[in-house]
Amino acid sequence: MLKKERQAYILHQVNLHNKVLSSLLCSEINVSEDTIRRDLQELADEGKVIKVHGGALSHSFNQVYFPTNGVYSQNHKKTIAEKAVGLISNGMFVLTSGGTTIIEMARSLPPQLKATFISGSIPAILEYMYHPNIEVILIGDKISKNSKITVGSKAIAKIKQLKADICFLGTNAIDVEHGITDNDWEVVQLKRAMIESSKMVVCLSIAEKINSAQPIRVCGLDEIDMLITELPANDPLLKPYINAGVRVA
Amino acid sequence: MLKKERQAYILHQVNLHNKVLSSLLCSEINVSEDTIRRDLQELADEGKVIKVHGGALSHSFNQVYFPTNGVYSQNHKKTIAEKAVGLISNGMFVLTSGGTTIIEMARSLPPQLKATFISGSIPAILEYMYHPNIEVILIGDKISKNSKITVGSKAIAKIKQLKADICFLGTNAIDVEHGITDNDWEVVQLKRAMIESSKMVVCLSIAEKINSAQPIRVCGLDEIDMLITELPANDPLLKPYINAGVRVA
DNA sequence: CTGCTTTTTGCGTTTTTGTGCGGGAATTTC
DNA sequence: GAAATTCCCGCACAAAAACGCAAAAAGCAG
Repeated sequence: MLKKERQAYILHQVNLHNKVLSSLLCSEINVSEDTIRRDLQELADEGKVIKVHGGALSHSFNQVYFPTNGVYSQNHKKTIAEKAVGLISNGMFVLTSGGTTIIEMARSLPPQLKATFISGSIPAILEYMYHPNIEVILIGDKISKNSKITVGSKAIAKIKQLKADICFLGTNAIDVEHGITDNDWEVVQLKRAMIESSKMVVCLSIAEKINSAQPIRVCGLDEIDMLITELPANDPLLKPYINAGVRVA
Repeated sequence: MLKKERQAYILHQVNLHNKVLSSLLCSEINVSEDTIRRDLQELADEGKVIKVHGGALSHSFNQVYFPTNGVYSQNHKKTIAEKAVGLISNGMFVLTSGGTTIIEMARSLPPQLKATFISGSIPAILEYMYHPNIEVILIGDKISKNSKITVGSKAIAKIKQLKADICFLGTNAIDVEHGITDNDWEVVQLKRAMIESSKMVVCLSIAEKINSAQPIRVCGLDEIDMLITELPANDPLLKPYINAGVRVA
Protein backbone atom coordinates (compact mmCIF):
# COMPACT_ATOMS: atom_id res chain seq x y z
CA MET A 1 0.00 0.00 0.00
CA LEU A 2 1.33 3.38 -0.98
CA LYS A 3 1.96 5.98 1.62
CA LYS A 4 -0.41 8.51 0.05
CA GLU A 5 -3.04 5.83 -0.18
CA ARG A 6 -2.67 4.98 3.45
CA GLN A 7 -2.87 8.59 4.50
CA ALA A 8 -5.96 9.04 2.41
CA TYR A 9 -7.53 6.08 4.15
CA ILE A 10 -6.67 7.48 7.56
CA LEU A 11 -8.03 10.89 6.71
CA HIS A 12 -11.16 9.27 5.42
CA GLN A 13 -11.63 7.40 8.68
CA VAL A 14 -11.06 10.53 10.71
CA ASN A 15 -13.63 12.44 8.74
CA LEU A 16 -16.12 9.63 8.97
CA HIS A 17 -15.89 8.92 12.66
CA ASN A 18 -14.42 12.14 14.05
CA LYS A 19 -11.61 10.24 15.66
CA VAL A 20 -9.15 7.40 15.10
CA LEU A 21 -6.93 5.35 17.37
CA SER A 22 -3.43 4.64 16.12
CA SER A 23 -3.55 1.19 17.66
CA LEU A 24 -6.68 0.27 15.72
CA LEU A 25 -5.39 1.72 12.48
CA CYS A 26 -2.11 -0.13 12.61
CA SER A 27 -3.83 -3.46 12.98
CA GLU A 28 -6.27 -2.59 10.22
CA ILE A 29 -3.64 -1.58 7.69
CA ASN A 30 -0.94 -3.91 9.00
CA VAL A 31 1.87 -1.47 9.47
CA SER A 32 3.81 -0.54 12.57
CA GLU A 33 2.48 2.02 15.01
CA ASP A 34 5.41 4.23 14.17
CA THR A 35 4.28 4.49 10.60
CA ILE A 36 0.77 5.42 11.65
CA ARG A 37 2.15 7.96 14.04
CA ARG A 38 4.29 9.49 11.33
CA ASP A 39 1.32 9.61 9.00
CA LEU A 40 -0.82 11.31 11.61
CA GLN A 41 1.99 13.74 12.28
CA GLU A 42 2.19 14.63 8.61
CA LEU A 43 -1.54 15.01 8.27
CA ALA A 44 -1.51 17.17 11.37
CA ASP A 45 1.28 19.33 9.94
CA GLU A 46 -0.84 19.86 6.85
CA GLY A 47 -3.71 20.84 9.09
CA LYS A 48 -5.88 17.93 7.98
CA VAL A 49 -6.33 16.37 11.43
CA ILE A 50 -5.63 17.16 15.05
CA LYS A 51 -3.16 14.78 16.58
CA VAL A 52 -3.75 13.69 20.14
CA HIS A 53 -2.25 11.09 22.43
CA GLY A 54 -3.23 7.73 21.02
CA GLY A 55 -4.73 8.86 17.74
CA ALA A 56 -6.22 11.87 15.99
CA LEU A 57 -9.39 13.95 15.85
CA SER A 58 -11.22 15.52 12.96
CA HIS A 59 -10.70 19.21 12.66
CA SER A 60 -14.26 20.22 11.83
CA PHE A 61 -15.77 18.59 14.86
CA ASN A 62 -13.50 20.22 17.35
CA GLN A 63 -13.82 23.86 16.56
CA VAL A 64 -16.88 25.34 18.16
CA TYR A 65 -17.06 29.02 17.54
CA PHE A 66 -18.04 31.43 20.22
CA PRO A 67 -18.88 35.09 19.86
CA THR A 68 -16.04 36.49 21.97
CA ASN A 69 -15.87 40.02 20.67
CA GLY A 70 -17.50 43.20 21.89
CA VAL A 71 -17.56 42.49 25.58
CA TYR A 72 -18.37 45.57 27.58
CA SER A 73 -15.49 46.95 29.70
CA GLN A 74 -13.46 43.84 29.11
CA ASN A 75 -10.34 45.18 30.80
CA HIS A 76 -12.16 45.71 34.04
CA LYS A 77 -13.60 42.25 33.82
CA LYS A 78 -10.16 40.82 33.24
CA THR A 79 -8.96 42.49 36.42
CA ILE A 80 -11.87 41.02 38.31
CA ALA A 81 -11.26 37.62 36.80
CA GLU A 82 -7.63 37.62 37.94
CA LYS A 83 -8.67 38.32 41.50
CA ALA A 84 -11.37 35.67 41.43
CA VAL A 85 -9.08 32.99 40.06
CA GLY A 86 -6.81 33.46 43.06
CA LEU A 87 -9.53 32.06 45.27
CA ILE A 88 -9.66 28.73 43.51
CA SER A 89 -7.32 25.93 44.49
CA ASN A 90 -6.85 22.36 43.34
CA GLY A 91 -9.59 19.90 44.15
CA MET A 92 -12.30 22.49 44.75
CA PHE A 93 -15.89 22.20 43.63
CA VAL A 94 -16.77 25.50 42.02
CA LEU A 95 -20.29 26.61 41.21
CA THR A 96 -20.69 29.49 38.76
CA SER A 97 -23.54 31.46 37.26
CA GLY A 98 -23.41 32.97 33.78
CA GLY A 99 -22.49 36.42 32.57
CA THR A 100 -19.57 37.93 30.76
CA THR A 101 -17.52 38.45 33.92
CA ILE A 102 -17.75 34.73 34.66
CA ILE A 103 -16.66 33.96 31.11
CA GLU A 104 -13.68 36.17 31.55
CA MET A 105 -12.85 34.29 34.71
CA ALA A 106 -13.18 30.98 32.88
CA ARG A 107 -10.63 32.20 30.35
CA SER A 108 -8.22 33.24 33.07
CA LEU A 109 -8.07 29.86 34.77
CA PRO A 110 -4.47 28.64 34.95
CA PRO A 111 -4.01 25.56 32.75
CA GLN A 112 -2.60 23.41 35.52
CA LEU A 113 -5.57 23.95 37.82
CA LYS A 114 -7.43 20.75 38.64
CA ALA A 115 -10.89 21.43 39.92
CA THR A 116 -14.52 20.65 39.21
CA PHE A 117 -16.66 23.38 37.73
CA ILE A 118 -20.42 23.22 37.81
CA SER A 119 -22.63 25.54 35.84
CA GLY A 120 -25.77 25.85 33.79
CA SER A 121 -24.44 28.63 31.62
CA ILE A 122 -23.75 27.51 28.08
CA PRO A 123 -21.11 30.14 27.28
CA ALA A 124 -19.32 29.40 30.55
CA ILE A 125 -19.43 25.67 29.89
CA LEU A 126 -17.90 26.23 26.47
CA GLU A 127 -14.94 27.92 28.10
CA TYR A 128 -14.52 25.31 30.79
CA MET A 129 -14.67 22.59 28.20
CA TYR A 130 -11.46 23.73 26.53
CA HIS A 131 -9.54 23.76 29.76
CA PRO A 132 -7.20 20.76 29.89
CA ASN A 133 -7.56 19.75 33.52
CA ILE A 134 -10.88 20.73 34.94
CA GLU A 135 -13.92 18.51 35.18
CA VAL A 136 -17.06 20.09 33.90
CA ILE A 137 -20.50 19.34 35.21
CA LEU A 138 -23.42 20.75 33.36
CA ILE A 139 -26.66 21.50 35.14
CA GLY A 140 -29.45 20.41 32.84
CA ASP A 141 -32.97 21.70 32.34
CA LYS A 142 -34.87 24.04 30.05
CA ILE A 143 -32.68 26.64 28.41
CA SER A 144 -33.51 30.28 28.74
CA LYS A 145 -32.62 31.67 25.35
CA ASN A 146 -31.83 35.20 26.36
CA SER A 147 -29.66 34.37 29.33
CA LYS A 148 -28.24 31.20 27.72
CA ILE A 149 -28.53 29.38 31.00
CA THR A 150 -30.52 26.39 32.13
CA VAL A 151 -33.45 27.37 34.31
CA GLY A 152 -36.28 25.50 35.96
CA SER A 153 -37.15 23.37 38.93
CA LYS A 154 -34.97 20.45 37.88
CA ALA A 155 -31.93 22.66 37.65
CA ILE A 156 -32.68 24.13 41.05
CA ALA A 157 -33.23 20.71 42.56
CA LYS A 158 -29.94 19.52 41.13
CA ILE A 159 -28.08 22.49 42.56
CA LYS A 160 -29.63 21.95 45.97
CA GLN A 161 -28.20 18.44 46.05
CA LEU A 162 -24.70 19.88 45.80
CA LYS A 163 -22.41 21.38 48.35
CA ALA A 164 -19.80 23.42 46.53
CA ASP A 165 -16.68 24.90 48.08
CA ILE A 166 -17.17 28.22 46.42
CA CYS A 167 -19.72 29.95 44.26
CA PHE A 168 -19.06 32.79 41.84
CA LEU A 169 -21.99 35.00 40.93
CA GLY A 170 -21.95 37.38 38.03
CA THR A 171 -23.76 40.34 39.47
CA ASN A 172 -26.28 42.53 37.76
CA ALA A 173 -26.80 45.06 40.51
CA ILE A 174 -25.73 45.43 44.11
CA ASP A 175 -26.38 48.05 46.77
CA VAL A 176 -26.20 48.24 50.51
CA GLU A 177 -29.90 48.53 51.08
CA HIS A 178 -31.29 45.81 48.77
CA GLY A 179 -28.28 43.55 48.51
CA ILE A 180 -27.96 41.72 45.20
CA THR A 181 -30.78 42.25 42.74
CA ASP A 182 -31.52 41.08 39.23
CA ASN A 183 -34.15 41.41 36.51
CA ASP A 184 -34.89 37.83 35.48
CA TRP A 185 -37.06 35.83 37.83
CA GLU A 186 -35.81 32.44 36.72
CA VAL A 187 -32.17 33.41 36.92
CA VAL A 188 -32.79 34.71 40.41
CA GLN A 189 -34.17 31.35 41.50
CA LEU A 190 -31.03 29.71 40.20
CA LYS A 191 -28.73 32.10 41.95
CA ARG A 192 -30.60 31.66 45.23
CA ALA A 193 -30.15 27.92 44.98
CA MET A 194 -26.47 28.34 44.20
CA ILE A 195 -25.97 30.55 47.21
CA GLU A 196 -27.63 28.00 49.45
CA SER A 197 -25.48 25.20 48.15
CA SER A 198 -22.10 26.83 48.60
CA LYS A 199 -19.83 27.19 51.57
CA MET A 200 -18.58 30.50 50.28
CA VAL A 201 -20.30 33.01 48.00
CA VAL A 202 -18.30 35.45 45.91
CA CYS A 203 -19.85 38.24 43.88
CA LEU A 204 -18.09 39.52 40.79
CA SER A 205 -19.17 43.00 39.82
CA ILE A 206 -17.74 45.87 37.84
CA ALA A 207 -17.71 49.11 39.82
CA GLU A 208 -20.38 50.58 37.58
CA LYS A 209 -22.97 48.20 38.96
CA ILE A 210 -22.21 49.03 42.53
CA ASN A 211 -24.95 50.98 44.22
CA SER A 212 -27.54 50.14 41.60
CA ALA A 213 -30.67 48.09 42.00
CA GLN A 214 -32.90 45.83 39.90
CA PRO A 215 -36.49 44.74 40.52
CA ILE A 216 -35.94 41.25 41.90
CA ARG A 217 -33.99 40.50 45.00
CA VAL A 218 -31.46 37.67 45.00
CA CYS A 219 -30.09 37.95 48.50
CA GLY A 220 -28.92 40.33 51.17
CA LEU A 221 -25.34 41.36 51.78
CA ASP A 222 -25.24 39.10 54.81
CA GLU A 223 -25.45 36.07 52.56
CA ILE A 224 -22.41 36.89 50.49
CA ASP A 225 -18.89 36.42 51.74
CA MET A 226 -16.90 38.43 49.28
CA LEU A 227 -17.24 41.13 46.67
CA ILE A 228 -14.72 41.39 43.87
CA THR A 229 -14.47 44.50 41.71
CA GLU A 230 -11.78 46.08 39.58
CA LEU A 231 -11.25 48.71 42.27
CA PRO A 232 -8.55 48.57 44.95
CA ALA A 233 -9.81 47.26 48.26
CA ASN A 234 -9.53 50.65 49.94
CA ASP A 235 -11.67 52.50 47.43
CA PRO A 236 -14.26 54.61 49.27
CA LEU A 237 -17.03 53.20 47.10
CA LEU A 238 -16.53 49.84 48.80
CA LYS A 239 -16.49 51.17 52.34
CA PRO A 240 -20.20 50.60 53.03
CA TYR A 241 -19.91 46.97 52.00
CA ILE A 242 -16.94 46.36 54.25
CA ASN A 243 -18.93 47.89 57.06
CA ALA A 244 -21.77 45.52 56.26
CA GLY A 245 -19.43 42.61 56.86
CA VAL A 246 -18.51 41.74 53.28
CA ARG A 247 -14.91 40.96 52.44
CA VAL A 248 -13.64 42.94 49.49
CA ALA A 249 -10.98 42.34 46.84
CA MET B 1 6.35 -1.67 -27.78
CA LEU B 2 6.36 1.97 -28.64
CA LYS B 3 6.78 4.64 -26.06
CA LYS B 4 3.47 6.31 -26.84
CA GLU B 5 1.74 2.98 -26.71
CA ARG B 6 3.25 2.18 -23.37
CA GLN B 7 2.26 5.50 -21.86
CA ALA B 8 -1.27 5.06 -23.11
CA TYR B 9 -1.38 1.67 -21.44
CA ILE B 10 -0.08 3.11 -18.17
CA LEU B 11 -2.58 5.93 -18.23
CA HIS B 12 -5.33 3.45 -18.86
CA GLN B 13 -4.28 1.39 -15.88
CA VAL B 14 -4.12 4.45 -13.66
CA ASN B 15 -7.59 5.54 -14.59
CA LEU B 16 -8.90 2.06 -14.17
CA HIS B 17 -7.49 1.27 -10.74
CA ASN B 18 -6.77 4.75 -9.41
CA LYS B 19 -3.20 3.69 -8.83
CA VAL B 20 -0.25 1.87 -10.36
CA LEU B 21 2.96 0.48 -8.92
CA SER B 22 6.09 1.02 -10.97
CA SER B 23 7.41 -2.35 -9.92
CA LEU B 24 4.32 -4.11 -11.25
CA LEU B 25 4.26 -2.18 -14.48
CA CYS B 26 7.86 -2.91 -15.34
CA SER B 27 7.35 -6.63 -15.01
CA GLU B 28 4.13 -6.46 -16.98
CA ILE B 29 5.58 -4.55 -19.92
CA ASN B 30 9.07 -5.98 -19.57
CA VAL B 31 11.02 -2.79 -19.49
CA SER B 32 13.33 -1.45 -16.83
CA GLU B 33 12.02 0.48 -13.86
CA ASP B 34 13.82 3.55 -15.10
CA THR B 35 11.74 3.59 -18.23
CA ILE B 36 8.55 3.33 -16.25
CA ARG B 37 9.72 6.07 -13.97
CA ARG B 38 10.47 8.31 -16.90
CA ASP B 39 7.07 7.60 -18.37
CA LEU B 40 5.34 8.41 -15.13
CA GLN B 41 7.40 11.55 -14.84
CA GLU B 42 6.28 12.67 -18.29
CA LEU B 43 2.65 11.87 -17.59
CA ALA B 44 2.92 13.74 -14.32
CA ASP B 45 4.43 16.75 -16.09
CA GLU B 46 1.48 16.75 -18.45
CA GLY B 47 -0.81 16.60 -15.44
CA LYS B 48 -2.26 13.24 -16.40
CA VAL B 49 -1.29 11.42 -13.22
CA ILE B 50 0.09 12.19 -9.77
CA LYS B 51 3.45 10.65 -9.20
CA VAL B 52 4.21 9.30 -5.75
CA HIS B 53 6.95 7.19 -4.27
CA GLY B 54 6.50 3.71 -5.67
CA GLY B 55 4.07 4.48 -8.46
CA ALA B 56 1.36 6.95 -9.39
CA LEU B 57 -2.20 7.87 -8.48
CA SER B 58 -5.04 9.07 -10.63
CA HIS B 59 -6.19 12.60 -10.16
CA SER B 60 -9.70 11.56 -9.17
CA PHE B 61 -8.19 9.68 -6.24
CA ASN B 62 -7.13 12.91 -4.67
CA GLN B 63 -10.46 14.58 -5.29
CA VAL B 64 -12.32 11.76 -3.62
CA TYR B 65 -10.28 11.47 -0.49
CA PHE B 66 -9.15 15.00 0.22
CA PRO B 67 -12.21 17.20 0.42
CA THR B 68 -11.37 20.81 -0.34
CA ASN B 69 -14.10 22.39 1.76
CA GLY B 70 -14.06 22.34 5.52
CA VAL B 71 -16.75 19.92 6.57
CA TYR B 72 -16.64 16.42 5.23
CA SER B 73 -19.41 15.54 2.74
CA GLN B 74 -21.48 18.45 3.91
CA ASN B 75 -23.77 18.27 0.92
CA HIS B 76 -24.73 14.73 1.75
CA LYS B 77 -25.39 15.72 5.31
CA LYS B 78 -27.57 18.60 4.16
CA THR B 79 -29.63 16.19 2.10
CA ILE B 80 -30.06 13.92 5.07
CA ALA B 81 -30.96 16.87 7.27
CA GLU B 82 -33.69 17.93 4.87
CA LYS B 83 -35.25 14.49 4.96
CA ALA B 84 -35.03 14.29 8.73
CA VAL B 85 -36.61 17.67 9.27
CA GLY B 86 -39.66 16.48 7.34
CA LEU B 87 -40.42 14.03 10.13
CA ILE B 88 -40.76 16.70 12.77
CA SER B 89 -44.06 18.44 13.31
CA ASN B 90 -45.28 21.08 15.71
CA GLY B 91 -45.59 20.10 19.33
CA MET B 92 -43.29 17.13 19.15
CA PHE B 93 -40.73 16.17 21.76
CA VAL B 94 -37.52 15.44 19.91
CA LEU B 95 -34.52 13.69 21.42
CA THR B 96 -31.21 13.99 19.58
CA SER B 97 -27.67 12.72 20.00
CA GLY B 98 -24.60 14.64 18.86
CA GLY B 99 -22.55 14.47 15.69
CA THR B 100 -22.10 16.63 12.65
CA THR B 101 -25.13 15.24 10.84
CA ILE B 102 -27.36 16.17 13.77
CA ILE B 103 -25.90 19.65 13.77
CA GLU B 104 -26.67 19.96 10.10
CA MET B 105 -30.23 18.97 10.90
CA ALA B 106 -30.40 21.56 13.66
CA ARG B 107 -29.40 24.21 11.15
CA SER B 108 -32.07 23.10 8.72
CA LEU B 109 -35.00 23.41 11.11
CA PRO B 110 -37.65 25.71 9.63
CA PRO B 111 -37.92 28.89 11.70
CA GLN B 112 -41.65 28.57 12.27
CA LEU B 113 -41.37 25.07 13.77
CA LYS B 114 -42.53 24.88 17.37
CA ALA B 115 -41.24 21.83 19.11
CA THR B 116 -39.19 20.78 22.11
CA PHE B 117 -35.68 19.54 21.53
CA ILE B 118 -33.81 17.57 24.15
CA SER B 119 -30.12 16.83 23.93
CA GLY B 120 -26.90 16.56 25.86
CA SER B 121 -24.71 17.57 22.95
CA ILE B 122 -23.19 21.00 23.40
CA PRO B 123 -22.74 21.79 19.69
CA ALA B 124 -26.30 20.70 18.98
CA ILE B 125 -27.66 22.75 21.86
CA LEU B 126 -25.83 25.79 20.54
CA GLU B 127 -27.66 25.42 17.25
CA TYR B 128 -31.06 24.85 18.84
CA MET B 129 -30.56 27.86 21.05
CA TYR B 130 -30.53 30.25 18.12
CA HIS B 131 -33.80 28.92 16.76
CA PRO B 132 -36.64 31.37 17.44
CA ASN B 133 -39.43 28.99 18.32
CA ILE B 134 -38.17 25.75 19.74
CA GLU B 135 -37.86 24.94 23.40
CA VAL B 136 -34.53 23.51 24.34
CA ILE B 137 -33.99 21.08 27.15
CA LEU B 138 -30.48 20.30 28.12
CA ILE B 139 -29.53 16.98 29.65
CA GLY B 140 -27.06 17.71 32.41
CA ASP B 141 -24.18 15.72 33.84
CA LYS B 142 -20.44 15.44 33.48
CA ILE B 143 -19.16 16.63 30.13
CA SER B 144 -17.06 14.34 27.99
CA LYS B 145 -14.52 16.66 26.43
CA ASN B 146 -13.91 14.41 23.44
CA SER B 147 -17.45 14.04 22.31
CA LYS B 148 -18.74 17.32 23.71
CA ILE B 149 -21.74 15.62 25.15
CA THR B 150 -22.95 15.10 28.71
CA VAL B 151 -22.36 11.55 29.87
CA GLY B 152 -22.89 9.64 33.06
CA SER B 153 -25.53 7.97 35.12
CA LYS B 154 -27.43 11.17 35.89
CA ALA B 155 -27.80 11.94 32.22
CA ILE B 156 -28.98 8.42 31.50
CA ALA B 157 -31.44 8.51 34.38
CA LYS B 158 -32.81 11.80 33.13
CA ILE B 159 -33.30 10.44 29.64
CA LYS B 160 -35.06 7.36 30.96
CA GLN B 161 -37.64 9.58 32.66
CA LEU B 162 -38.63 10.98 29.29
CA LYS B 163 -40.85 9.68 26.58
CA ALA B 164 -40.00 11.48 23.38
CA ASP B 165 -42.01 11.30 20.17
CA ILE B 166 -38.97 10.82 18.03
CA CYS B 167 -35.27 10.30 18.48
CA PHE B 168 -32.57 11.17 15.95
CA LEU B 169 -29.30 9.33 16.25
CA GLY B 170 -26.16 10.43 14.49
CA THR B 171 -24.68 7.13 13.40
CA ASN B 172 -21.06 6.13 13.43
CA ALA B 173 -21.39 2.75 11.81
CA ILE B 174 -24.25 0.50 10.78
CA ASP B 175 -24.43 -2.90 9.20
CA VAL B 176 -26.97 -5.65 8.88
CA GLU B 177 -25.20 -8.12 11.10
CA HIS B 178 -24.15 -5.96 14.07
CA GLY B 179 -26.74 -3.22 13.82
CA ILE B 180 -25.59 0.18 15.02
CA THR B 181 -22.12 0.31 16.50
CA ASP B 182 -19.93 3.04 17.92
CA ASN B 183 -16.50 3.57 19.40
CA ASP B 184 -17.15 5.42 22.65
CA TRP B 185 -18.54 3.46 25.56
CA GLU B 186 -20.16 6.38 27.34
CA VAL B 187 -21.80 7.69 24.21
CA VAL B 188 -23.19 4.24 23.56
CA GLN B 189 -24.84 4.18 26.98
CA LEU B 190 -26.46 7.50 26.19
CA LYS B 191 -27.73 6.35 22.85
CA ARG B 192 -29.16 3.19 24.33
CA ALA B 193 -31.10 5.22 26.85
CA MET B 194 -32.35 7.52 24.13
CA ILE B 195 -33.59 4.62 22.08
CA GLU B 196 -35.48 3.21 25.04
CA SER B 197 -37.14 6.52 25.75
CA SER B 198 -38.47 7.24 22.30
CA LYS B 199 -41.55 6.10 20.45
CA MET B 200 -39.70 6.26 17.18
CA VAL B 201 -36.00 5.93 16.49
CA VAL B 202 -34.45 7.44 13.37
CA CYS B 203 -30.86 6.89 12.33
CA LEU B 204 -29.08 9.48 10.26
CA SER B 205 -26.15 8.10 8.34
CA ILE B 206 -24.21 9.05 5.26
CA ALA B 207 -24.03 6.20 2.81
CA GLU B 208 -20.33 5.74 3.41
CA LYS B 209 -20.96 4.51 6.91
CA ILE B 210 -23.40 1.90 5.77
CA ASN B 211 -22.04 -1.62 6.09
CA SER B 212 -19.24 -0.65 8.42
CA ALA B 213 -18.80 -1.63 12.04
CA GLN B 214 -17.21 -0.25 15.20
CA PRO B 215 -16.20 -2.05 18.38
CA ILE B 216 -19.17 -1.29 20.64
CA ARG B 217 -22.75 -2.23 19.90
CA VAL B 218 -25.54 0.28 20.35
CA CYS B 219 -28.54 -1.70 19.20
CA GLY B 220 -29.83 -4.09 16.60
CA LEU B 221 -31.68 -3.10 13.47
CA ASP B 222 -34.93 -4.29 15.04
CA GLU B 223 -34.79 -1.43 17.51
CA ILE B 224 -34.64 1.31 14.93
CA ASP B 225 -37.63 2.43 12.93
CA MET B 226 -36.06 4.39 10.16
CA LEU B 227 -32.78 4.94 8.39
CA ILE B 228 -32.11 8.18 6.59
CA THR B 229 -29.27 8.51 4.11
CA GLU B 230 -28.54 10.78 1.19
CA LEU B 231 -29.42 7.94 -1.19
CA PRO B 232 -32.77 7.45 -2.88
CA ALA B 233 -34.97 4.93 -1.09
CA ASN B 234 -34.59 2.36 -3.87
CA ASP B 235 -30.82 2.26 -3.83
CA PRO B 236 -29.63 -1.36 -3.74
CA LEU B 237 -27.32 -0.59 -0.83
CA LEU B 238 -30.40 -0.07 1.32
CA LYS B 239 -32.18 -3.22 0.28
CA PRO B 240 -30.90 -5.43 3.14
CA TYR B 241 -32.11 -2.89 5.67
CA ILE B 242 -35.54 -2.74 4.16
CA ASN B 243 -35.63 -6.50 4.28
CA ALA B 244 -34.69 -6.33 7.95
CA GLY B 245 -37.81 -4.27 8.56
CA VAL B 246 -36.29 -0.81 8.68
CA ARG B 247 -38.08 2.02 6.91
CA VAL B 248 -35.79 3.94 4.64
CA ALA B 249 -35.70 7.52 3.36
C1' DC C 1 23.83 0.85 -47.59
C1' DT C 2 26.45 4.16 -44.87
C1' DG C 3 27.48 7.70 -41.78
C1' DC C 4 25.45 10.96 -38.83
C1' DT C 5 22.35 12.90 -35.37
C1' DT C 6 18.64 12.30 -32.14
C1' DT C 7 15.89 9.67 -29.20
C1' DT C 8 15.24 6.05 -26.17
C1' DT C 9 16.66 2.61 -23.08
C1' DG C 10 19.37 0.09 -19.61
C1' DC C 11 22.84 -0.01 -16.03
C1' DG C 12 25.81 1.24 -12.18
C1' DT C 13 26.26 4.46 -8.42
C1' DT C 14 24.78 7.67 -5.21
C1' DT C 15 20.76 9.89 -2.71
C1' DT C 16 16.54 10.02 -0.94
C1' DT C 17 12.48 7.99 1.04
C1' DG C 18 9.80 4.79 3.71
C1' DT C 19 9.56 1.54 7.32
C1' DG C 20 10.48 -1.14 11.38
C1' DC C 21 12.93 -1.76 15.78
C1' DG C 22 14.87 -0.79 20.40
C1' DG C 23 15.37 1.94 24.34
C1' DG C 24 14.29 5.71 27.15
C1' DA C 25 11.19 9.65 28.07
C1' DA C 26 6.58 11.27 28.57
C1' DT C 27 1.75 10.50 29.12
C1' DT C 28 -2.32 8.52 30.67
C1' DT C 29 -4.86 5.56 33.85
C1' DC C 30 -6.08 3.31 37.77
C1' DG D 1 2.47 6.48 43.00
C1' DA D 2 2.97 2.53 39.96
C1' DA D 3 1.83 0.16 35.73
C1' DA D 4 0.79 0.36 31.14
C1' DT D 5 0.56 2.93 26.90
C1' DT D 6 2.15 5.93 23.84
C1' DC D 7 5.62 8.93 22.07
C1' DC D 8 10.10 10.36 20.53
C1' DC D 9 14.74 9.69 18.78
C1' DG D 10 18.33 7.55 16.45
C1' DC D 11 19.61 3.86 13.72
C1' DA D 12 19.54 0.13 10.18
C1' DC D 13 17.90 -1.59 6.09
C1' DA D 14 15.38 -2.05 1.94
C1' DA D 15 13.09 -0.04 -1.79
C1' DA D 16 12.79 3.58 -4.95
C1' DA D 17 14.49 7.75 -7.23
C1' DA D 18 17.95 10.65 -9.32
C1' DC D 19 21.92 11.06 -12.11
C1' DG D 20 25.40 10.37 -15.39
C1' DC D 21 26.81 7.64 -19.03
C1' DA D 22 26.99 4.55 -22.69
C1' DA D 23 24.81 1.35 -25.68
C1' DA D 24 21.00 0.48 -28.64
C1' DA D 25 17.44 1.99 -31.66
C1' DA D 26 15.33 5.04 -34.77
C1' DG D 27 15.28 8.68 -38.11
C1' DC D 28 17.36 10.83 -41.91
C1' DA D 29 20.20 12.63 -45.75
C1' DG D 30 23.38 11.48 -49.24
